[in-house]
Amino acid sequence: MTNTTPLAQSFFSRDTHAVARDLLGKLLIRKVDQHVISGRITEVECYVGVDDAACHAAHGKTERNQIMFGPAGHAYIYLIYGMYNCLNIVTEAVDFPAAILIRSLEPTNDLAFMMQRRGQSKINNLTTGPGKLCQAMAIDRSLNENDLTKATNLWIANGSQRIRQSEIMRTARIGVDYAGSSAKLPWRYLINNNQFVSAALPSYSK
DNA sequence: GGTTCGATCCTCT
DNA sequence: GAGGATCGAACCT
Repeated sequence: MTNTTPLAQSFFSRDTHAVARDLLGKLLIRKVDQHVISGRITEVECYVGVDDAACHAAHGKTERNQIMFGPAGHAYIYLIYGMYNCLNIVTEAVDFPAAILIRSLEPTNDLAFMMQRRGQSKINNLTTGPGKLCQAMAIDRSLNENDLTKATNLWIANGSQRIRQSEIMRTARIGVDYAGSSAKLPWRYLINNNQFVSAALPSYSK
Protein backbone atom coordinates (compact mmCIF):
# COMPACT_ATOMS: atom_id res chain seq x y z
CA MET A 1 0.00 0.00 0.00
CA THR A 2 1.20 3.41 -0.90
CA ASN A 3 0.67 6.06 1.72
CA THR A 4 -0.09 9.45 0.14
CA THR A 5 -0.89 11.35 3.34
CA PRO A 6 1.30 14.48 3.60
CA LEU A 7 4.18 14.36 6.06
CA ALA A 8 3.66 16.65 9.06
CA GLN A 9 5.57 19.86 9.63
CA SER A 10 7.36 18.19 12.57
CA PHE A 11 9.10 15.96 10.00
CA PHE A 12 10.70 19.00 8.35
CA SER A 13 11.46 21.18 11.37
CA ARG A 14 14.37 18.94 12.43
CA ASP A 15 18.09 18.92 11.71
CA THR A 16 18.46 19.36 7.93
CA HIS A 17 20.76 16.36 7.44
CA ALA A 18 18.41 14.07 9.35
CA VAL A 19 15.51 15.28 7.21
CA ALA A 20 17.58 14.79 4.04
CA ARG A 21 18.35 11.16 4.88
CA ASP A 22 14.73 10.49 5.78
CA LEU A 23 13.48 12.11 2.57
CA LEU A 24 15.16 9.48 0.40
CA GLY A 25 12.51 7.00 -0.71
CA LYS A 26 9.66 9.40 0.12
CA LEU A 27 7.06 10.34 -2.48
CA LEU A 28 6.77 13.76 -4.11
CA ILE A 29 3.20 14.23 -5.33
CA ARG A 30 1.98 16.88 -7.75
CA LYS A 31 -1.66 17.44 -8.59
CA VAL A 32 -2.44 19.53 -11.66
CA ASP A 33 -5.67 19.53 -13.65
CA GLN A 34 -6.83 15.91 -13.69
CA HIS A 35 -3.35 14.52 -13.23
CA VAL A 36 -1.67 13.10 -10.15
CA ILE A 37 2.04 12.90 -10.87
CA SER A 38 4.46 11.35 -8.41
CA GLY A 39 8.02 10.17 -7.96
CA ARG A 40 10.25 8.64 -5.29
CA ILE A 41 12.99 10.92 -4.03
CA THR A 42 16.40 9.45 -4.83
CA GLU A 43 18.80 12.38 -4.45
CA VAL A 44 18.88 15.56 -2.31
CA GLU A 45 21.29 18.27 -1.17
CA CYS A 46 21.40 20.28 2.07
CA TYR A 47 21.85 24.04 2.22
CA VAL A 48 22.24 25.10 5.82
CA GLY A 49 22.61 28.45 7.51
CA VAL A 50 24.57 31.63 6.91
CA ASP A 51 27.92 29.86 7.36
CA ASP A 52 27.32 27.71 4.27
CA ALA A 53 28.78 29.73 1.39
CA ALA A 54 26.78 27.73 -1.15
CA CYS A 55 23.48 28.53 0.59
CA HIS A 56 21.41 31.38 -0.82
CA ALA A 57 21.07 32.70 2.74
CA ALA A 58 24.84 33.01 3.19
CA HIS A 59 24.64 36.81 2.88
CA GLY A 60 21.59 37.27 5.05
CA LYS A 61 17.91 37.61 4.35
CA THR A 62 16.85 39.01 0.96
CA GLU A 63 13.62 39.32 -0.99
CA ARG A 64 14.30 36.05 -2.79
CA ASN A 65 15.55 33.85 0.04
CA GLN A 66 13.29 35.00 2.90
CA ILE A 67 11.26 31.80 2.53
CA MET A 68 14.23 29.87 3.90
CA PHE A 69 13.89 31.85 7.10
CA GLY A 70 10.23 30.91 7.41
CA PRO A 71 8.44 27.82 8.75
CA ALA A 72 9.61 24.34 7.74
CA GLY A 73 7.75 22.26 5.20
CA HIS A 74 7.27 25.07 2.69
CA ALA A 75 8.57 25.14 -0.89
CA TYR A 76 11.40 27.44 -1.92
CA ILE A 77 11.41 27.53 -5.72
CA TYR A 78 13.71 29.77 -7.71
CA LEU A 79 14.76 30.25 -11.29
CA ILE A 80 18.27 29.20 -12.26
CA TYR A 81 20.17 30.11 -15.42
CA GLY A 82 17.15 31.98 -16.67
CA MET A 83 15.35 28.80 -17.72
CA TYR A 84 15.11 26.17 -15.03
CA ASN A 85 13.28 25.96 -11.73
CA CYS A 86 14.74 24.31 -8.64
CA LEU A 87 12.55 22.85 -5.87
CA ASN A 88 13.72 23.13 -2.27
CA ILE A 89 12.01 22.25 1.00
CA VAL A 90 12.51 24.56 3.96
CA THR A 91 13.76 22.84 7.12
CA GLU A 92 14.63 23.62 10.77
CA ALA A 93 13.23 26.37 12.99
CA VAL A 94 11.82 29.74 11.95
CA ASP A 95 14.62 32.33 11.53
CA PHE A 96 17.20 29.59 10.88
CA PRO A 97 17.70 29.56 7.09
CA ALA A 98 18.01 26.03 5.73
CA ALA A 99 16.53 23.99 2.91
CA ILE A 100 16.89 20.76 0.98
CA LEU A 101 17.20 20.76 -2.81
CA ILE A 102 15.37 17.88 -4.48
CA ARG A 103 17.81 16.80 -7.19
CA SER A 104 16.36 13.58 -8.53
CA LEU A 105 13.31 11.32 -8.54
CA GLU A 106 12.26 7.90 -9.73
CA PRO A 107 8.98 8.43 -11.64
CA THR A 108 6.11 6.41 -10.13
CA ASN A 109 2.88 7.82 -11.51
CA ASP A 110 1.59 9.37 -14.75
CA LEU A 111 4.78 8.85 -16.73
CA ALA A 112 2.89 9.75 -19.91
CA PHE A 113 2.36 13.26 -18.54
CA MET A 114 6.04 13.61 -17.69
CA MET A 115 7.17 12.32 -21.07
CA GLN A 116 4.97 14.86 -22.78
CA ARG A 117 6.22 17.71 -20.57
CA ARG A 118 9.82 16.70 -21.13
CA GLY A 119 9.59 15.75 -24.78
CA GLN A 120 11.44 12.59 -23.76
CA SER A 121 10.43 8.95 -23.62
CA LYS A 122 13.43 7.57 -21.73
CA ILE A 123 12.19 6.85 -18.23
CA ASN A 124 15.52 7.59 -16.58
CA ASN A 125 15.76 10.98 -18.26
CA LEU A 126 12.47 12.39 -17.00
CA THR A 127 13.27 13.50 -13.48
CA THR A 128 17.01 12.92 -12.96
CA GLY A 129 18.10 16.49 -12.24
CA PRO A 130 16.63 19.48 -10.38
CA GLY A 131 15.62 21.33 -13.55
CA LYS A 132 14.31 18.22 -15.24
CA LEU A 133 12.04 17.09 -12.42
CA CYS A 134 10.47 20.54 -12.16
CA GLN A 135 9.78 20.51 -15.90
CA ALA A 136 8.36 16.97 -15.78
CA MET A 137 6.05 17.70 -12.85
CA ALA A 138 5.00 21.20 -13.92
CA ILE A 139 6.64 22.83 -10.90
CA ASP A 140 7.45 26.52 -11.27
CA ARG A 141 7.60 29.64 -9.16
CA SER A 142 3.82 29.89 -8.93
CA LEU A 143 4.25 27.16 -6.28
CA ASN A 144 6.87 29.13 -4.36
CA GLU A 145 6.01 29.25 -0.62
CA ASN A 146 3.51 26.42 -1.11
CA ASP A 147 2.82 24.50 2.12
CA LEU A 148 4.05 20.98 1.38
CA THR A 149 2.33 19.49 4.42
CA LYS A 150 -1.12 20.01 2.87
CA ALA A 151 -2.50 17.74 0.14
CA THR A 152 -3.43 20.54 -2.26
CA ASN A 153 -1.28 20.67 -5.40
CA LEU A 154 2.19 19.69 -4.20
CA TRP A 155 3.21 17.64 -1.16
CA ILE A 156 5.44 14.91 0.28
CA ALA A 157 4.16 11.53 1.48
CA ASN A 158 5.61 8.40 3.05
CA GLY A 159 5.09 6.21 0.00
CA SER A 160 5.68 2.51 0.35
CA GLN A 161 9.40 1.98 0.52
CA ARG A 162 11.75 2.42 3.44
CA ILE A 163 15.40 3.19 2.77
CA ARG A 164 17.98 1.71 5.13
CA GLN A 165 20.81 3.92 6.37
CA SER A 166 23.26 1.47 4.76
CA GLU A 167 21.72 2.22 1.34
CA ILE A 168 22.51 5.93 1.60
CA MET A 169 25.60 7.40 0.00
CA ARG A 170 26.87 10.95 0.47
CA THR A 171 29.09 13.12 -1.71
CA ALA A 172 29.96 16.78 -2.20
CA ARG A 173 27.26 18.98 -3.68
CA ILE A 174 27.00 19.67 -7.41
CA GLY A 175 27.71 22.96 -9.13
CA VAL A 176 28.84 24.91 -6.08
CA ASP A 177 32.56 25.19 -6.79
CA TYR A 178 32.30 28.93 -6.26
CA ALA A 179 31.60 28.33 -2.56
CA GLY A 180 35.22 27.76 -1.50
CA SER A 181 35.68 25.23 1.30
CA SER A 182 31.90 24.81 1.62
CA ALA A 183 31.91 23.19 -1.83
CA LYS A 184 33.72 20.19 -0.36
CA LEU A 185 31.17 19.43 2.35
CA PRO A 186 29.57 15.98 1.78
CA TRP A 187 26.04 17.36 1.90
CA ARG A 188 24.57 15.53 -1.09
CA TYR A 189 22.65 12.37 -0.18
CA LEU A 190 21.56 9.72 -2.64
CA ILE A 191 20.35 6.14 -2.77
CA ASN A 192 23.25 3.80 -3.46
CA ASN A 193 23.19 2.01 -6.83
CA ASN A 194 19.96 3.71 -7.89
CA GLN A 195 19.73 4.49 -11.59
CA PHE A 196 17.48 7.49 -11.01
CA VAL A 197 20.09 9.99 -9.87
CA SER A 198 21.47 13.00 -11.72
CA ALA A 199 24.30 12.28 -14.13
CA ALA A 200 26.47 15.08 -12.83
CA LEU A 201 29.48 13.82 -10.93
CA PRO A 202 30.66 15.58 -7.79
CA SER A 203 33.92 17.46 -7.90
CA TYR A 204 34.80 15.53 -4.78
CA SER A 205 33.35 12.35 -3.37
CA LYS A 206 34.01 10.28 -0.28
C1' DG B 1 20.24 52.33 -14.25
C1' DG B 2 23.88 48.92 -15.47
C1' DT B 3 26.39 44.67 -14.84
C1' DT B 4 27.33 40.15 -13.48
C1' DC B 5 26.52 35.38 -13.16
C1' DG B 6 24.22 31.24 -11.38
C1' DA B 7 22.15 24.86 -6.47
C1' DT B 8 21.15 23.51 -15.17
C1' DC B 9 20.36 21.15 -19.42
C1' DC B 10 20.94 20.15 -24.20
C1' DT B 11 23.42 19.97 -28.39
C1' DC B 12 26.87 19.69 -30.54
C1' DT B 13 32.21 18.12 -31.24
C1' DG C 1 34.32 18.41 -22.97
C1' DA C 2 32.71 22.98 -24.46
C1' DG C 3 29.45 26.44 -25.25
C1' DG C 4 24.94 28.54 -25.70
C1' DA C 5 20.27 29.49 -24.03
C1' DT C 6 17.97 33.14 -21.06
C1' DC C 7 16.49 36.19 -16.99
C1' DG C 8 16.13 38.09 -12.56
C1' DA C 9 18.35 38.68 -8.01
C1' DA C 10 21.93 40.98 -6.00
C1' DC C 11 25.31 44.12 -5.94
C1' DC C 12 27.53 47.83 -7.83
C1' DT C 13 27.73 53.10 -9.46
